[in-house]
Amino acid sequence: MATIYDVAKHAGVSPKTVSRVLNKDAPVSEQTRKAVAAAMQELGYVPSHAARTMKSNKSGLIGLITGAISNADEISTASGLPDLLIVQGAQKIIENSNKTLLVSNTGGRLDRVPDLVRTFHAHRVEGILYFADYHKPLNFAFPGPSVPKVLLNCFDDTGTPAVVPDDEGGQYALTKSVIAQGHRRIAYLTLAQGQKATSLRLAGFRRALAEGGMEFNSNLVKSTDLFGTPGERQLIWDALDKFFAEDEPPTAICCGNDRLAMAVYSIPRSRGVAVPEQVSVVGYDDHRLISETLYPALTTAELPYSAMGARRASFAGPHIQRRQSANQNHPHQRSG
Amino acid sequence: MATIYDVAKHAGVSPKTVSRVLNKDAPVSEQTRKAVAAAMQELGYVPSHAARTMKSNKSGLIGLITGAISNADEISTASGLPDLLIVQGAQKIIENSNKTLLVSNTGGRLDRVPDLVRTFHAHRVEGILYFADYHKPLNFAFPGPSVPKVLLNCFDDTGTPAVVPDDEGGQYALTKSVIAQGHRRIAYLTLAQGQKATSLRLAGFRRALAEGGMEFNSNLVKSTDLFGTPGERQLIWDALDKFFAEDEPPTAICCGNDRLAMAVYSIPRSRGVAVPEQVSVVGYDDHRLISETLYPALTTAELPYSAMGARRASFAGPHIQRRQSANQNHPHQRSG
DNA sequence: GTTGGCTCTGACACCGATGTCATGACTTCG
DNA sequence: CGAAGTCATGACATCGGTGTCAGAGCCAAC
Repeated sequence: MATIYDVAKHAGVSPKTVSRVLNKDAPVSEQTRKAVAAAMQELGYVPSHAARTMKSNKSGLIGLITGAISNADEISTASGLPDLLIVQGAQKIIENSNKTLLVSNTGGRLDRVPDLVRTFHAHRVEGILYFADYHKPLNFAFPGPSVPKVLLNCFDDTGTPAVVPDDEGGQYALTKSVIAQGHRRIAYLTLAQGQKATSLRLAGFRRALAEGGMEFNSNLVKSTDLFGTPGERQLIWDALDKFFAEDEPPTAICCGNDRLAMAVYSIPRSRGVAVPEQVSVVGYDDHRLISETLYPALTTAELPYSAMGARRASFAGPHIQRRQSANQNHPHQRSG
Repeated sequence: MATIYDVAKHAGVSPKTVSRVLNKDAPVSEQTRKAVAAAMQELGYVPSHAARTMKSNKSGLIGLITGAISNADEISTASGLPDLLIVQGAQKIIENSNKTLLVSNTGGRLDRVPDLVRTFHAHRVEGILYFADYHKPLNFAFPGPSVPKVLLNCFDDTGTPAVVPDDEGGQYALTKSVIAQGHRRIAYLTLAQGQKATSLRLAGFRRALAEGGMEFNSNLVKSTDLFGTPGERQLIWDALDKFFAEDEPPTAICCGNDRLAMAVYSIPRSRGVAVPEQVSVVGYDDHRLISETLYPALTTAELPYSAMGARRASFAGPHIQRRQSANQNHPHQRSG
């Protein structure tokens, strides 16, 4: 790799003058500038970021840690978070501020975090983004010197800036839209108990019901999320059997996530219930919801690089998105 | 940030001795070592990678460029590649060799690549991974000094190491399995014409048919992939109408990707054809296929950091994976 | 006794940029 | 004409590590 000295010698000037041409931070005669530019071109010179970092103590790097990229040794994470959107969202911010993204993942092992953080500090990152695999409180502190941090999909109790999805609001809006379509008996298969998102979404569900003047029926709510493990299917079948055994069976089934919706989708028919004619299956599009709640928020989060350039002009709020797989048509009251 | 000089002063030794403790590259008395370790601990010292890079000209960074992470200004890329798996796969390799991953994306604009590469070179990356958004030939050269490169999902004609999915083999195996389930009339909705993957997969399709002693019927093959744009749905309807108008209509419909399969899924019923009783819909799981063809290959690709540690012991080959959404049950010949 | 070898340590230069300060050439103005 | 100011440039130190070399202290062997 050519250095600034090579360029200087080639152009017949001092290294400092080359530096001035590079940074345009002092007057350089047009003639000299051209000679230097030509030399840089010819030698394929690219300034060393490492050397700059040493002088300025600014690395131009932002670290992203996520446990969501890969879980343990599993390659496929069908149920995983939309990591794509994470990297993508982070990327969007980063590139506008002329930073580069450094990526590490915990591989699902939280105990690796300190090491990853240390590596980041070795690279003198200017900020750290930490993305949790699901919405939850954070119960550990980051080691090492203090750099600006932003928590994504999680939060702590020390006031670290955090961006979290609006689970309550999302489920509220989703449920409202189901009600608006005429449904009056709505069942809900929640996420696993103990998760932050579960209680928040349930709260949103109840708020929407209450606002619609409908009574909350705990018989129509069941937690069936076993993260795709074998027992889950049976749990869902049992739950649906109970639902349909009600005097007034549900005309819509809300699901905690799209995977559950997929799993549910084919079951009613085997019970003699047509989807979507007799019952609608409603998913919860984590991808879209998270991306749309997180992404614009991210761009306005108080990150240290304020020369952030253009901000998104508008924030449309969490969309209610129904996927083809989790179709939801006009309801028909069951006749039998 | 504490420096090696701070640590040295704090421990009452020379910076060089601290360096020796860090790198264990020369004998240090136990007493000194302890004193230095204590000082490092107390000051929260993390060695500067930048300074090391300057001396050694080794940055410990690998650059990953992908156009797949985000396309243009669109956030959501429903039809996008499994970027997650890309970053994940790259990550897996990288972390075993003690490197850190630097990520950039073209945002769908190839003309940005030179700039991204320049940035990577500024960081003195030791290797570059380039992931194309779909399987295709590469028609540009990377600027700047020569570092080891690996092309992913694309290839060039200059012998650059490249890892590409086995489209022909994947479709072949998939089609074989469809045939094994008893299907004799198989339609195929291909990907967009002009794409490398389209012709390769079609070739695999034909090979499987030929091997099964079945005739290739061009009336049962149609390209309907418009990347999810509005006209696509109509195209699919028209194609299916033609298929079902055949004397012997198909009992299975293979689709170029899962998005097409999803789009197709609900249509036959509106034509009075039951899915999956009368016709099966078969997707093509890009995610799994790409991850499983690419990932192990990646780990054995001739990357420069040979101290790569454990290799995957076995490579199961591309699995045929049927998703719940693209169900495929036992075929029944249509009676009408 | 002194020579040689071994262990442990430090002084110094260097990697490739940039900040500080100095300097020479030229212009401007009293 | 000489003092002061501007412009263009270079010498040198510095950032935080590591490679090279030198040297001090200690022990064993001739």
